[in-house]
Amino acid sequence: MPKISDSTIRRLSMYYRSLSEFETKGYKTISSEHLAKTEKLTPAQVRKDLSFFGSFGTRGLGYKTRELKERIGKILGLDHIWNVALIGLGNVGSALVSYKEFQKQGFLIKLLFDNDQRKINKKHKGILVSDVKDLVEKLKNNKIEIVIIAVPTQAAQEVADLVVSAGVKTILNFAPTRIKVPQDVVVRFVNMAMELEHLSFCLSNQDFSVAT
Amino acid sequence: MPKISDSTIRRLSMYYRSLSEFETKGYKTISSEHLAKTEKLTPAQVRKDLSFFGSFGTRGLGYKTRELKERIGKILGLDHIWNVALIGLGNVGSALVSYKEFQKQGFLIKLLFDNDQRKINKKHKGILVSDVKDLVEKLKNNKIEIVIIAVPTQAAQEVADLVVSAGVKTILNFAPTRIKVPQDVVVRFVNMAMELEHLSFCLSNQDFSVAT
DNA sequence: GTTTATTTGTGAATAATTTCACAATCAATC
DNA sequence: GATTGATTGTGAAATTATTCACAAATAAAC
Ligand SMILES: NC(=O)c1ccc[n+]([C@@H]2O[C@H](COP(=O)([O-])OP(=O)(O)OC[C@H]3O[C@@H](n4cnc5c(N)ncnc54)[C@H](O)[C@@H]3O)[C@@H](O)[C@H]2O)c1
Ligand SMILES: NC(=O)c1ccc[n+]([C@@H]2O[C@H](COP(=O)([O-])OP(=O)(O)OC[C@H]3O[C@@H](n4cnc5c(N)ncnc54)[C@H](O)[C@@H]3O)[C@@H](O)[C@H]2O)c1
Repeated sequence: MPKISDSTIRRLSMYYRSLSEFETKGYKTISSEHLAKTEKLTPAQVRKDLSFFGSFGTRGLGYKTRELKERIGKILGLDHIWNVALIGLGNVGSALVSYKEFQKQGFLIKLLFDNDQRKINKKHKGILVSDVKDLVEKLKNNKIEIVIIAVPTQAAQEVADLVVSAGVKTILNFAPTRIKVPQDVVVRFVNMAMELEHLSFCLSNQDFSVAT
Repeated sequence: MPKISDSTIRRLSMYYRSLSEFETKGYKTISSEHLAKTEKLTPAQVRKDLSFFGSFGTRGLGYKTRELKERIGKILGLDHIWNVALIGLGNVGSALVSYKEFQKQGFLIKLLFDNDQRKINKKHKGILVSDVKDLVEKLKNNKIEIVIIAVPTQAAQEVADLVVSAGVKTILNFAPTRIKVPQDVVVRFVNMAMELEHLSFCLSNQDFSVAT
């Protein structure tokens, strides 16, 4: 079985987003060249990425926009509803709960957890906030598949341990620390400081030609 | 002049964060092996990354924790204060302004902009919110070097165009769209949907062995 | 229905990145 | 101050990712 690289998965997300835009704009078909240009890639890259999963195009014509979008959506698992829980209803957590787009994409935030008594048992955007001490039980009972961790850095590892013990296999971590998990658990992280540091690197090292 | 890859810059950020932790824990020195293990890399990778910028270690001993941290900090431009402006004081924008860590790292949010009259001319966390129509002028006058865009997707490009016209060379974009900028402007983006999609890909394609 | 113009899908070639492997170097020990 | 043990720094090798280049396939034109 082929190994799909991180970069390819990342690009599939980009194609998906571009295709959504093209669909909205009324493009019925799109070529690898056109798709490549909007994402600053080469047409060969686009075709190679897609070729790992099958052949979706028509020679001489390109790809049918809607169809390719749906195919990629399927590859990315966006043809599902995923049950998501969010832990840590602070600044970041609240922003995420308010964000409607995730739900539209099939990421359904079903459970919220915090350890602050002032937040527990109150509703937040229509969802009851649970005590983090009931975490494992509720993750299991609600068949949660993805957990978003948005607690302070020091609490991230202990929370992650609970999440893992509940059998959850995928975690999105906003705390700027690498959490340790077993091999079969996938952790992705969003690290905004890292992106800012990338920018300050570029500002500080204009003599190095930085790849973009 | 050597070209430094995105991956190397990303890892430098990771090393920096690890080194800060090791410093706090009281480690005076650290080997490439130890540093590699905490970030799930190889020692050779760590040494190669550093070698682009000089030789900072002592053979037989390793690296002095504090010294290496400061060296990497310097490479990343964290020995500066950077003047930052944030546009779009919604859910994401507010979370970012509240976050003290950025300032500690030298990213100083000096200006806030919005186009909502209810937010303009009010203070938010001690910073006056300006009207986005004064954007270009104020970015110039305050020598802003980094702009964070946290406006709705449809507004991202027009805002970016203003930012570019003010001469700002680095942008951190939270809107899930690729904004077009001249060659000499660096845009990094934080795309949370992309990370969620990566997770749902992993859940949907456990037959592909995904690189982590 | 034949020709022409496109554009895909993919093996081969190239480029980039990572890992290997080891000489060079230094700290610590005796 | 020689010896031992550890760890760096770095060319070379191996691996991985990207791009090239072209046959195959199809739509559109005539
Ligand atoms: N705010 C930002 O812009 C920003 C930027 C980058 C990274 N981050 C990171 O994101 C994470 C969240 O940041 P934030 O600004 O929302 O913090 P916050 O303090 O506003 O919110 C954290 C929330 O987690 C809850 N919490 C604390 N310990 C808990 C536990 N053990 N179990 C359950 N809930 C717990 C708190 O009650 C609070 O509601 C942090 O790790 C932070 O470093 C935030
Ligand atoms: N909230 C999230 O969790 C989340 C997650 C992923 C991505 N995003 C993206 O981040 C961006 C911000 O999201 P949000 O949830 O904070 O949105 P929001 O609607 O809460 O905030 C947007 C802010 O931008 C202001 N604004 C609108 N047009 C403007 C303009 N032309 N100039 C200046 N200000 C303007 C609005 O007044 C508002 O204050 C969006 O692009 C969104 O897609 C948000």
